[in-house]
Amino acid sequence: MKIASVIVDVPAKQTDKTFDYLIPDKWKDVIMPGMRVSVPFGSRQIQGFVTEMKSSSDFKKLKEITEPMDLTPVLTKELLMLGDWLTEHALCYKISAYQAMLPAALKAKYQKKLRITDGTVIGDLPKNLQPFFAERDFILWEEIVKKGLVPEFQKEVAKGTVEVIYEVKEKVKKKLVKHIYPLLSPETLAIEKEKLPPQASKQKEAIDYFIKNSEPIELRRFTAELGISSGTVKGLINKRILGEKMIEVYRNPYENRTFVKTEPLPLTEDQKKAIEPILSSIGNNEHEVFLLYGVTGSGKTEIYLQSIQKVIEEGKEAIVLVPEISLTPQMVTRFKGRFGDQVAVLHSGLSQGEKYDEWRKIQRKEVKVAVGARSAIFAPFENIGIIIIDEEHETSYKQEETPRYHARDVAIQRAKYYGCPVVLGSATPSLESFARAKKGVFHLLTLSNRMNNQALPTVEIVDMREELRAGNRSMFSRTLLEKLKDRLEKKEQTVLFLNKRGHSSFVMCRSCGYVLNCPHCDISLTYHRFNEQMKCHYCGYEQHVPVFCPECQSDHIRYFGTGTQKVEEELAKILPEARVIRMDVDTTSKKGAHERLLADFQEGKADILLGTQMIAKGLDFPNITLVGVLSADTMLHLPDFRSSEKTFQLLTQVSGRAGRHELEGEVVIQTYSPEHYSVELAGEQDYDRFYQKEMMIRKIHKYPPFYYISLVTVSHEQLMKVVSVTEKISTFLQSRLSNESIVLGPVASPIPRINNRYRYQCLIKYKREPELGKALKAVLDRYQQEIVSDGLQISIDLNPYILM
DNA sequence: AGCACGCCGACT
DNA sequence: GTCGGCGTGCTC
Repeated sequence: MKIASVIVDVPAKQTDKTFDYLIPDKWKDVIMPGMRVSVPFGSRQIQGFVTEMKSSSDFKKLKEITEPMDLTPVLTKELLMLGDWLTEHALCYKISAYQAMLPAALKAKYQKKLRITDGTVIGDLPKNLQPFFAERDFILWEEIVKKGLVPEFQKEVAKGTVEVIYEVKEKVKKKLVKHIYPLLSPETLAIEKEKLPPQASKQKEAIDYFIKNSEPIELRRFTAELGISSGTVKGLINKRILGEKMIEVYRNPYENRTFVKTEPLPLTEDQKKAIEPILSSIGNNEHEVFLLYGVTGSGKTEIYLQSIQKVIEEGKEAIVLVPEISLTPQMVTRFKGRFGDQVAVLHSGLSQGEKYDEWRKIQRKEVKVAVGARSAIFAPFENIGIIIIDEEHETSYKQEETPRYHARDVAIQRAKYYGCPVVLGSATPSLESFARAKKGVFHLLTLSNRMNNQALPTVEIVDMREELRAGNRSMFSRTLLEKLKDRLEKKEQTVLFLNKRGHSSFVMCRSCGYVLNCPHCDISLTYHRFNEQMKCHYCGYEQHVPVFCPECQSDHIRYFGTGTQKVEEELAKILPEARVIRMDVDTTSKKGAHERLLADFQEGKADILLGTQMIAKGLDFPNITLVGVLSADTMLHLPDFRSSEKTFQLLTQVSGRAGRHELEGEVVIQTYSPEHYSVELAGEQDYDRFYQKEMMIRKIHKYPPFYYISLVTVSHEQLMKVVSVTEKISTFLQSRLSNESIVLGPVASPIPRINNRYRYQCLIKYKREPELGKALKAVLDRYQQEIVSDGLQISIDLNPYILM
């Protein structure tokens, strides 16, 4: 076994295979599959992943591995296999799959340098180049590019006086912190202490500490806790009583937080019934996918916690996925509170180094639970006992860049390997999952009551067209305003939710709420400012922006969009006494701002929390008794077949923020489409009827979950090129696929031009198409040359969530 | 992705 | 005649 197969860090078609390398004797017992290695590749030095060990190779003249980059493999055997699976299911390169599974800190950083060759002295170089090596041995390649000296240095390289060096470097270093520790035994320390002069009281205190504790301690913590200076410590180090050394520490993003330990809560009858199958699946090492369908406030989290408890008791590990946006302290607190130091948290708010450290805690099995957003699904545990996906309907579980994977699919794949359950939790499951549960593919568990049997909040839907007719042009309906005033008086809190997505991309009549739809697709037309046209992004239908509403002839045609700032200003006008906290991308961009604002609101420092998507979920404050949705339908008319589903989910989630504790909750939903089933049924909080209705529509229009969809997007600088290539691809796919499948296109992308590149797409709807993967690969092969040399781009998304 | 190798135009 | 443009093809 002196040969290693390596996947090199070059994301390209031609290099998407293993390359064999000899393992030098000195690394013979060190190098293992799953490790990163530094290898020579062509004239460069690059990073690679060892996938396999073998004793012979078909390739004759093998190069040697330069050095390993890890002490232990960063990819387990299972993750290496998962990489293969990911490659197939997301049509990506192996290297991209591996990199997606690891923290960004492990991605290689390359440096190209120039060095004087051994035996050459500075005097041998041309005069103008000499200063570069006067004070150092190396000069960075970029530096000579900047100075335009490349040709001159190339001559030197040819002469052999200077050589090019390629270095593979680590991106993030492990954090080392100075620690001090006793050099002597406690007894000897006591003797040394007596020898000190009486006025050296601080030194004596320091020694006292080490008589009691012999473990190394961080210098900074030591001086702070004992209230002594580093000078005092230095003195003891000079006397050879204490020693100092650098010890690796984890960056701790929750350093200044304490978590109150919580105990398992008694479960309700509902909860007991729901958790029982999960626990038995854990106990029997059975892979099963559970869909935990529980209304907002029904206590899903406690079920997660107690399932994890069981997993830990069995000596196994748990992965919990939560949507990025709800990784609020609330969620972290609940997990840390129950499992303390056994939890690693991975989310985008952490620095690269912090993420790396949390990841390493998992890798070293120092924790038992990984809580995080999408990418935490790749947590390098090796004995997984459960995978939980909270708010499983959230679209953020689908990665929108290569590798375009869905965390739910990865979870199921991993759980199959470990023979463990997957729990998908939601108050508003995705149609895909609910349909699977109904078919019996997933095991449906239902929590139909809120804990302590609190009532769901009462919901009132306000027709904003009526408001307009009544002469109210403000963005607050009379009902909402009245209730807002009422809460202010009662000193209860309100959450105002503004749905900002879908900014002015659709056109609506303010008098009757009519929205222009495509006659062929039942999907709203998108407004194109540059030519004043309304366009359908699915079939290509186009028409001019109407001057009068086709329905009621009114000329109140408006483009839609209202910002949080505008709402805040208006609030200040009509309710000047109200204290408002605004939460949107602007106010939460700073690190920790999100948590700060929420904490302020919780502490009652404001009456109204005004925000976008980010406040829709996870909020669980007892004093919130009113939730207002300013415009329920902004998302409804996006050119997306899931827009009804998303609207329903969002409205239901937001409504669930009200009255979760003793006080009863009320919800006001303002809309221009009160009769739309997703608004109406969200108001009634009737998921089941929504499901029925939406499934019917999906069936008619041949969308998921009745059909699978895949999207091919072609882009190029020249419009003609894009159209003709997309045309050919469409025709080709049509010919390769069964008659049951539908190929739509070529059609311009919803965003028809990005960065001066035209974009066209082709949408494939199919039920069963085992050859689709092959056909799509054939497409990529066919256009390979043009992709490499002509700047053509073809992106393929199997099961896209954003059709743009 | 880089980079080397290789084959045609404008310079000393 | 050479220097250098970037088109092609390879990297264990």
